[in-house]
Amino acid sequence: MAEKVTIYDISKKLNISAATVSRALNNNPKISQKTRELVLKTAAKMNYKQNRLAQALKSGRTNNVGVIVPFINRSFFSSVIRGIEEELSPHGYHVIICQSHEDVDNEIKQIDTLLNTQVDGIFMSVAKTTQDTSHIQKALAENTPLVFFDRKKDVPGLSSVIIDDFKGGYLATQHLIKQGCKKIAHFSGDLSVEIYKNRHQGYLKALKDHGITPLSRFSLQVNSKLESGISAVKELWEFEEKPDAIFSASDYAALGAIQELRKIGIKIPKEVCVVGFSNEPFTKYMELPITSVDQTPFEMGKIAAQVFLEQIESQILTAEKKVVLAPELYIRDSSNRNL
Amino acid sequence: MAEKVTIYDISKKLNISAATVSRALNNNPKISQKTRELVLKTAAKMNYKQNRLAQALKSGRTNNVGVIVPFINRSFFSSVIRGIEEELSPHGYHVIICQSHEDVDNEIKQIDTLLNTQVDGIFMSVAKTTQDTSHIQKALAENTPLVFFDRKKDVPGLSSVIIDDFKGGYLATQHLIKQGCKKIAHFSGDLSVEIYKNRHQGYLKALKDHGITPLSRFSLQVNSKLESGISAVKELWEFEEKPDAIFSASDYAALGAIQELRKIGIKIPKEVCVVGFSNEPFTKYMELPITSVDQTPFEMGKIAAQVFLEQIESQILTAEKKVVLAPELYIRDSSNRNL
DNA sequence: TTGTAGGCGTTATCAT
DNA sequence: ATGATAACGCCTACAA
Repeated sequence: MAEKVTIYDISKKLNISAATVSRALNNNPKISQKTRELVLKTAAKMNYKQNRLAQALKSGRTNNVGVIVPFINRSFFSSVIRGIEEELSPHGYHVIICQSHEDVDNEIKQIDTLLNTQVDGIFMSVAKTTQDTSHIQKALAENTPLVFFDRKKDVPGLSSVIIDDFKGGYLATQHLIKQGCKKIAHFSGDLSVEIYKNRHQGYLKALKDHGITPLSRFSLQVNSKLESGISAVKELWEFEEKPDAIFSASDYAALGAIQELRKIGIKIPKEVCVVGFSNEPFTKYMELPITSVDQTPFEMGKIAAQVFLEQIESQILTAEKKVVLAPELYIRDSSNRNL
Repeated sequence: MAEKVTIYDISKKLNISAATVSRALNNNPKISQKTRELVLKTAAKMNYKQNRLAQALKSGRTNNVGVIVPFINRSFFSSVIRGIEEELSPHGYHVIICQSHEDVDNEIKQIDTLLNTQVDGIFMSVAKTTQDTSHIQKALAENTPLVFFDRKKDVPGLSSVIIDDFKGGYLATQHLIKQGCKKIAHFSGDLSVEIYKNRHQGYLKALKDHGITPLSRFSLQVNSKLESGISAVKELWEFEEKPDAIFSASDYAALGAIQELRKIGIKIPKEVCVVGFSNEPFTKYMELPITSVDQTPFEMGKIAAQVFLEQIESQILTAEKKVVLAPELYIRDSSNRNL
């Protein structure tokens, strides 16, 4: 059982003061080369390790950051977290993960405990239902930098890294138009959520730019579930005029749509093209791989981390920086008629 | 900018000593009911928050635990982490995540920095190449409980939560035999890794128990990649005598196998049955859903956390507990001939 | 029941 | 260049 060795142990052994030891350890210029080397050598020999807790108490900096996501085991979020971890770890930070379970109350608690444990920064993707931002402003009030990713709120002084969802919606729809589709349906998420609204707007704009008048009946609200895509297709196919393409804001709903379409004997992509959103891992593994819009989660995490580091280093914790990443369309068989 | 309020601020305001305040806050019995209530009320009014850092420095307990996994964005690992987080969070713990990138050197560093930041416990799934365990024993030496999950090492005094990989291999193979398969091939992982060795043993035992003599040519070592499954099938199909089933220790290799089999016109499951391992999300989404062995990662995380909590509460940090969970076979179309 | 004092390990300020 | 001392905020013997 290794007894903890402190700077006092070193100072005693060397008959110098603890302050000197501390200086040697911290590259303080006010110390002779000789003493420094001696201290460093004996510290190593005694297997001395700085006590990060004492350091943190003294300095107020813990070298920990917190990440709050709805659920950590969603492919998108875990990839963002990986990006954050890999960018921050070389700088000596540890990443604490928290889940909101898509619930504002949890979000509030998580922010509270994170601030209480004195994290040096917080990264978060807000819950879908979050409206009020007072809990988020607490971070600002305590001078803890907070960076949003993907799902943000507009809070003055806070930075965000998101993708251009409008562009994602535009790209997907434009691609479908290029495949010759003219009657393009859209499965949107909850339109009160910014990202879904933007995807929808992008869809509408692409139609408009190509002289296609959107049919309001063709915009259906679904949740991110396979079943939701199935029932949406059923609903659409009740009418005489059927779509020749579906752009779904969710890969799961897109998959459900594909299953249902095949079930009723419709050829994909010949009769109907389908495009999803998020580039979930499964989309590329299907026998009929699904075209999807990639949100570059890994990049997003890395960049969010960089924004944080810049703020820390520049000391300007309230430097509101808005990064918008370009989404990437992965064209696969479900919408590719040029095979 | 909220100034931090300490127990001294409260003590001054109330004209009592900081010690009394501390006692009131900590439910110390040696204090009058009246004082306690007064303190509690003013603390709340002044918006007092305990400084966890000071507390940690004093007590040596941080209420942080570390989790080391190869990669955090693998479905299996992120689900285990979710289990750990959800079990520990109600007990006031925060979860720090670290990645080893399947590299022992990183593992060593991660353990070092985790111990250095004084985590109260460590959870880990070792890298595939890890042989030497001296870095792991450090945790033991510093009295920090360490719990393995899924990929363990046998270190006296350390606990582990794993699934019964032998049984998983047995179940999968037995299922294939029940489907009428007699020439069952196995795609194994690196057999020097315990979990893969056990799955292989389970496969062999099931064959033996049903009077089938294993063909050594039918055991191929693959890595967990789609391409690996493709080439394994190519290799198998070069011979005159073809298998009528494949049990793959990896879902990805199973998927590759399926793709290749279909390509050469083989009907699944009629001519060849395929079973994978891990129950990756994509397996159930395929047009031909893939039978797979589920490792119950979420449960695994929760139980690992419980093992940790027991050790902490019982003060017996070296209570070597070995939990073995039962794997679950999810039978799907890729191996189900009774449709 | 309450107060005093010391210490957890470090760093920063002020002397020397 | 080095040493003494205080302080970060809390907890806990020990004393009163």
